[in-house]
Amino acid sequence: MQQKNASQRKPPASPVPARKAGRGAPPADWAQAELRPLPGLAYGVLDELLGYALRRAQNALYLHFQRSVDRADVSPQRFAALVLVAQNPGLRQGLLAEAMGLHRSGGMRLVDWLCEQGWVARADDPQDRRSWTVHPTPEGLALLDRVTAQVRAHDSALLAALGDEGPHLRRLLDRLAVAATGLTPPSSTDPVPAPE
Amino acid sequence: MQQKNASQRKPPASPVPARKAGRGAPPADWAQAELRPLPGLAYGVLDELLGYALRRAQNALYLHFQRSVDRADVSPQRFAALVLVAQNPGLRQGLLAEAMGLHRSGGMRLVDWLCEQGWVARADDPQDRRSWTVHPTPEGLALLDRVTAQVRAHDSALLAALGDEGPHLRRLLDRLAVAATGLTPPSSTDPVPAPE
DNA sequence: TATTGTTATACTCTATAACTATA
DNA sequence: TATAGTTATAGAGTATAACAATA
Repeated sequence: MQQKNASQRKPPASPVPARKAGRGAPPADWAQAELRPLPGLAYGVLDELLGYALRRAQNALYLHFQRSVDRADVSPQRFAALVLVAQNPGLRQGLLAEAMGLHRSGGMRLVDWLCEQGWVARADDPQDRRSWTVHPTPEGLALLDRVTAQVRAHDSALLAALGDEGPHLRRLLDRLAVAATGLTPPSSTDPVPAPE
Repeated sequence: MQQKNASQRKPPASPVPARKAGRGAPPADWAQAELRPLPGLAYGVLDELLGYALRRAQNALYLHFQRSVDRADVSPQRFAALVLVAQNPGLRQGLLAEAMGLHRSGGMRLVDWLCEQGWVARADDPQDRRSWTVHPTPEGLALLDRVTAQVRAHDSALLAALGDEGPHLRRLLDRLAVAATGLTPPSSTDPVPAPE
């Protein structure tokens, strides 16, 4: 069995300069995870599946979001968290995590990060001394205003590209989410092994 | 500034049993990253954004996919890779990576994993001795048949839940992906700092 | 006893950089 | 010099497990 270059390799002598992975200037090597259908390839079932179309769309939308927001470290998730805090000042940290589909520990890191940015602050929960409540700061609200404008522009540009069918799309997506959440997994060809 | 439990903590004496994070049985602590809208919360802009609806739908679909396929380690991505190899036997490893929006190195790990499962095999590229070509094995094709049936069932159950508007959705998603990929980032309220 | 937040840890995914062989 | 694959490593994201304080 022939192996390409696994003949002999040297350990990387120097312990690697540890370049910051920041978004300063793309190293020209790698062109942004595009996931667009390649012309010469056959995609088989993938072209029929709702799930794959959804994945493509989400990928493209994510990249577009990144390009639209001028703070590279504000991901869609962080943006959503900030919106939720601003809209529901004083919500418990755990509730925020739940709303975002995160484990408690992940929610904590998220709130930690927002606190470090100075965009939210924790305060005691008068009703439960175990809990924190989370509040937006003026800086956080200011930033949210700015980013929201950028996100809105991003979103409505896409909506415009869809013409008059655009509004349908959001409702269809909502219905799809409800269906996928509520539906029992379809018993496909072979029945599940056993209740175990 | 009061801090909840950060008074004094003990280092975890025992170096943690290192339990395998496998999917054997859910520990009953954590209920599957649901991301469904919570009743008491205000979602603000999020409810208007196409991007957030897309995220919700994708999250729900991902969970539904997991429940529908009886091999827990076959993710949507791995499934897609297997389809591409089966549909395009002999494609270069790097082309596969590109099609999946991955860096070369990531593509290699993906192919490594598929090889370990015995589902694909690498062979020399007669036209370029630097390259591998990737081919499906009989076992891979058999597995793909089975999983494809499950995925199709999963997908068409969702499609059915959307009624006659279902077919529209896939086309809208495709158009959305094209729009998001091709569109220049909208110049929002404040002009970008500078060409730098 | 159950729950909230916390912490340390580990796992997954994927990018980066350096390297080899080949073009 | 540029490209394909490989490797080691680093980083982001998030889950697990154990713990303290509180309910």
